[in-house]
Amino acid sequence: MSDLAAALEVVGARWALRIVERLLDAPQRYGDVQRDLGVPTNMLATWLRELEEAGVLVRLPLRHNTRAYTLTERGLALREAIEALAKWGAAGE
Amino acid sequence: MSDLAAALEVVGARWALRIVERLLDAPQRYGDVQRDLGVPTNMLATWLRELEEAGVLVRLPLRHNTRAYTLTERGLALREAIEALAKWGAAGE
DNA sequence: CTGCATCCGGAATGATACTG
DNA sequence: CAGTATCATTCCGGATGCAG
Repeated sequence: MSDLAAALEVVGARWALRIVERLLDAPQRYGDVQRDLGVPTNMLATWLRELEEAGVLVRLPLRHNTRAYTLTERGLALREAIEALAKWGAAGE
Repeated sequence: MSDLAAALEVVGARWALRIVERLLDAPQRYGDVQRDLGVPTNMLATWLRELEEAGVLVRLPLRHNTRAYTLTERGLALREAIEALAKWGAAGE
């Protein structure tokens, strides 16, 4: 399998890159991501789990039954790809 | 909509980026892409059309009822994003 | 023989109600 | 707040057919 295909296996689904982008600058809670992104709650739960298993992010417990989703080094390494894609999208207007 | 979401609207489907990657270095014919990529024939037809409408590639008629699919400037501008993603995928082994 | 279109089952995604 | 359960919808992929 090509390197590109390997990457898309992990972050190629509809919401994966958008979730990661949302976490690039700071950890976020579940509800923050859901509201800001407009992602269906079951899809968010599904992909947060997938991305955690892929080592892209980790779930840090806060107080009061809340968690902070934080990118790992591997997740932060997606910044270049995300910014390149966003730049391409911006040029398409 | 964010720039990233705009980009993913065009190249976020399962095969879009792989097709573009295959065309980065040289134009390819339909059958070449299909065999090398292992993409189902109906999906290839669908996404070649979508990508053509999005201005990412053009279809140049060759002789003998074949066509050469060639990236436009806009399509070639995806190289940075594709290489960044491939690099990330390669680092994940 | 290459480049598709169509049909159809299964997988992915989405809306929404409900729970710890 | 942070999810799960359920069901509808939409997308994807393999088989097949057919035209240039």
